[in-house]
Amino acid sequence: MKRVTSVDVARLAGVSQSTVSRTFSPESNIAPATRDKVLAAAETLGYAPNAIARSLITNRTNIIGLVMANITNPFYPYVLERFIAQLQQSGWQALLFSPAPDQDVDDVLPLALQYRVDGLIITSATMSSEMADECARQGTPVVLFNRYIFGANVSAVCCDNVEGGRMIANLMLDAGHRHLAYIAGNANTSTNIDREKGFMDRLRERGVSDVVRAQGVYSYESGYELALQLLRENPSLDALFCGNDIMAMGAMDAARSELGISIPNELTIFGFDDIPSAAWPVYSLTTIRQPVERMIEKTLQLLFERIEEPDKAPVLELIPGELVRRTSARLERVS
Amino acid sequence: MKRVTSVDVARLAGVSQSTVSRTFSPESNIAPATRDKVLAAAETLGYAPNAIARSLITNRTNIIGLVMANITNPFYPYVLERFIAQLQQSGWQALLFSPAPDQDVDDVLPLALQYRVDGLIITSATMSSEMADECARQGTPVVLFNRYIFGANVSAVCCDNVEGGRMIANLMLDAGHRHLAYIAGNANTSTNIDREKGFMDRLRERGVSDVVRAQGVYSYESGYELALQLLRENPSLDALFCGNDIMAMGAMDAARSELGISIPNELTIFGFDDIPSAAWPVYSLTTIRQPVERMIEKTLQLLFERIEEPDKAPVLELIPGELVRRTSARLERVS
DNA sequence: TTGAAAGCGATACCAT
DNA sequence: ATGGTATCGCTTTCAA
Repeated sequence: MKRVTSVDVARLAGVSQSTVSRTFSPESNIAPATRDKVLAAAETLGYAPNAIARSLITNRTNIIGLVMANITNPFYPYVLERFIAQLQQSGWQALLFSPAPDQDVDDVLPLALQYRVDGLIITSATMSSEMADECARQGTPVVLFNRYIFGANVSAVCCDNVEGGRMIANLMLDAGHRHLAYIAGNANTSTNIDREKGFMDRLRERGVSDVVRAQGVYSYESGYELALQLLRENPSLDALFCGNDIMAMGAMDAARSELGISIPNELTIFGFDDIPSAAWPVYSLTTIRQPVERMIEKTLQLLFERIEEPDKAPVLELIPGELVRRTSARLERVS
Repeated sequence: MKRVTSVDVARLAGVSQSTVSRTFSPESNIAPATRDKVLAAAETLGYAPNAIARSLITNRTNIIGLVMANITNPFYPYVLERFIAQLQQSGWQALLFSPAPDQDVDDVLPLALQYRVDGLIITSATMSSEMADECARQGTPVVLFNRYIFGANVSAVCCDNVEGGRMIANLMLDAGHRHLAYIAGNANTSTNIDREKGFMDRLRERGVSDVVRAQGVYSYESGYELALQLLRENPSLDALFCGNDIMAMGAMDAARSELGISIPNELTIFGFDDIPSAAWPVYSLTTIRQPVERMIEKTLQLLFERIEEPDKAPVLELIPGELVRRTSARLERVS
């Protein structure tokens, strides 16, 4: 029941405690014979180095703090899984934080800092620039995933949501759609702001300014309700862009099963994200895929670089989304 | 850039380092005046106690290791979110592990133990009983969530999957269904084994033994494919139980959109779990709800009890599922 | 290559 | 109520 320490192993192996430590540090010089002796002793005692004690002296915990606010948004479980997998594979641990609905990222970060995480990844949420400065002061690099702050001390990796919105505007107009609508996700999120901005700006550039709009949140239910309402009030709508896939799925279900609208013949629907269920045959949703793998890879690269070199300047990395053509949108003009 | 320690605060406040420590320990006796003085100094320096150093001496990290293998199974994001929220609220941190597809839980546990987590929660995965013994030896309590091991040194909290399967068998027979099928989830999981056993045993008890069966995995695609195959080969099937909701949703889509089968008129479908999408109007899936909140509460209770009292005997807690009546299943006899 | 000893940043015990 | 000191389990000089 008493936990075995390097001193116990040293005693059994007949070496000094320093030598035990060296055995478990890949870098150190140690005679293979002594090493084996120590490993054998460690094995019989069931010894493994105490990572906490190690952290105290090395000033490195090998822990990355991961802050994720929207775990139940279907886009994020995969993101989370990939982050964890990549971190584990590179020998890092993940301390997971999820701010409660009434909490800010700023509320949970002090905890992460108390545990002396070596770096922080914050997904789909922002922090105050005061907090960013505090992290910088403590030498804890931060990378935002799918959010950014201008002029603050943090790097960020984002899908190019503006360009995604523009693509959809172009596709709709090119296909000859004329009565367009947008159902917005959570109003204060940069993903929604950027997608909407790209979409609306591009439409305006091409001379279209009367777009029906509804304000929702990123959920199936919200997409369902708002689509129902919008389509009832505007029977002539022929193309609908939803802030993300799960909203688009709700909108499709509302249109088809409540209103008997045929998709894409009578109504074109676009989503955003490319979550797994977007590919289900019943939805077959045309959408902009967020290149999750590349975004994660880039996030970790930026973070690791800044762990090695804390003064490296922050960077904003925009990664283009990719159109996934399925069948929920008519992309050709009807002749 | 140099990190501020209690010594710095002590110097600024004009007190001893011990006093600084006491200021941040709720239990200790300290004069309100000195406390305020220290807090002020800490504030100006931006000091917060180093949790790593504290852990080293208290022998408590306040970290719970959470092992979750199937984050992308739609049942789990909510479970994860609730666990994190509850842990945070009680002042704990969560170190998250997700074994890679080619990894066992046993492979990631040593890491968790090196970080001296105060307890371990393992969801939907088992561990060897050797590993269980190792945790016990180190005094690290373990609670399994939705799995159990007989005779090992671990507590477990499970939905009563056997009884859930029995309920569905009864409901099917009571409604007069005669041509029954089961589509199994991952073969080696205790959830599938128990659900299937309960279902099949009860059918046999009531004299039904010719049940069509297909072996799948817990995914939408698997449910879709297998339902398609089963229904093509057995056009007379009138009731189908799927190992979980996401499979049932795949099965519904296959039946309706590929085969034009009307649900529940021509085919009754049951799922298991009650994930959020089971309530979507287009599915309206009749299912057995896993009482997630109660299961999580119980899991944490057992864990915390054993952190306080490591020698407390392991316990297996079975929590009954609850029938959620929606419209994918005909539950009354046709007259 | 190995051992002795200092130190990481706290807590906790023992005096005062 | 406060301060001094040992201690937690390691890593890392420094000598030998």
